[in-house]
Amino acid sequence: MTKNKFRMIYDDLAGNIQNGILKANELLPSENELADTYKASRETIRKALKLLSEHGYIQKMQGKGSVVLDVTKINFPISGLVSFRELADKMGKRAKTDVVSLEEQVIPTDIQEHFQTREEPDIWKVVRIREIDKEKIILDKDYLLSSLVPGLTVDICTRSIYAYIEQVLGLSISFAKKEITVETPTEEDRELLDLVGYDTIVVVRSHVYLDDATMFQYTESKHRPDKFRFVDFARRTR
Amino acid sequence: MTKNKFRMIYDDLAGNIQNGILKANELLPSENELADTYKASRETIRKALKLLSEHGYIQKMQGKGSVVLDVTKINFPISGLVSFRELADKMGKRAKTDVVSLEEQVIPTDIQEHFQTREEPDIWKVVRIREIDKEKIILDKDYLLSSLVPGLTVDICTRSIYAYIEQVLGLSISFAKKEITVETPTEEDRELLDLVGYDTIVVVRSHVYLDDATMFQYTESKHRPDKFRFVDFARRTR
DNA sequence: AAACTTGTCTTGTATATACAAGTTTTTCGG
DNA sequence: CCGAAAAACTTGTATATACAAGACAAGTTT
Repeated sequence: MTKNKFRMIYDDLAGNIQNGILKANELLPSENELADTYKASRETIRKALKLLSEHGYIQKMQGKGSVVLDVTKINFPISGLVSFRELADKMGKRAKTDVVSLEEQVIPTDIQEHFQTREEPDIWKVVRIREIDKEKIILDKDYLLSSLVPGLTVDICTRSIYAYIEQVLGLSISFAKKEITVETPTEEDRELLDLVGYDTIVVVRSHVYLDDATMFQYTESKHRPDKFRFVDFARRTR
Repeated sequence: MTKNKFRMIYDDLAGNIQNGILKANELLPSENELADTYKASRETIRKALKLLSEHGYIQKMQGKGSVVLDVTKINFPISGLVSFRELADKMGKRAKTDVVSLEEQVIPTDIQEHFQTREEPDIWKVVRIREIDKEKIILDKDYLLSSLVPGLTVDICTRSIYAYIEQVLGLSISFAKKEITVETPTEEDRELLDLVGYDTIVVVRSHVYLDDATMFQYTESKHRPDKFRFVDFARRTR
């Protein structure tokens, strides 16, 4: 249960849009009406609507109202910040994670650059293969600060590292910077993935931060090109 | 000149972060102090800080303050909604646009699907090649509703269609849904681009909308894989 | 020395009010 | 009946106030 009022209103409206109670191209009730029905102030309603707008659920128009957007088509926010487990659950695919290796070590110099520190902290190096429908699609290499993420096990890495970090360790993951490029696969990539003759591979490099702005994770995620799909909703910020 | 107060405060602070007056890992002045110095209410300051936070300039921490993030490294928001011209200008590369064809026609059925309409409106079909440093890197196919975007010329398409739409026609582009995939290039792709032997190509499909939520443009943008780079900043929205 | 309390700083949420600005509907004069 | 003006909506911006909640330092007690 979320205890934030505007968040609960957001969840309710978003749910109603998702399941079709509020249909595309319809106008929402006015902010004042919503304030009445939810017994909240207009500002609180506006916070909820702002979230809906940012997530592509509605379009606000001054003087007119808020129109519901067609969310059925595109909406699988591969964008944003979600773990493989969360994604796989949502999509209902038969997904499987295989931990190739898990070791604690002093940070390699090439990885150290990404953490932008002159120290040489211990890190976990986790190598995992993601299978979807029995095919080895994704090769993930994660580097996590041991000091912040203690006690990693193969079991945790098989399930979800994010769930462990948030629910067991009580840390809160806050934001990430991602870069998507296309590169030539290495010998290792060819060995570990079912590459079926492609000469390119999609590489997603992520720097992930906690809510106190400390970077705790660097990840290289290599995707088989034919299975890669990235969806984005972007507003023009003038 | 933007006349919005919170926007001006945002611009000022963002500028100070960009040019190093506010350094990474420093704390901003508290919201109340900022309210004093900018002669604004705390809520207005908070609006500005929210924007900064969303764009990856700062991290807010309850009870502590807002810390400046390191924006020097990653920040080239290829993400978001910008035109090729705006991008090229910002990066200072020697960029060139070549208009292969520009014709007004009845919408083809395969394109009609993307507009999700049963009517058969007239559209502009624009095919353009983007050169960077003398190499043909990107092949753009744009489909624009003639009714909303009248009077297209080769000259306009060479410069910037977005500038024409916004500054001449006075429309305001609002948001876009994008999808990035990797596919096999067609014969046409090979002819028009300098593909140097790659057997894959990055395809960015975009649906672009005006501020009244009408979709006015569909675009297929094909990128040479070695020159493709997509950078994203994402916050975890729990 | 360790644990707890308190005061004061910070940001987060919720509310109320006023007016600006854009859209739609109604009204009223010709 | 038509059309322009007025009224009645809508959202957008700015301000003020109150209290909740987290961080932190300085005491105070154990």
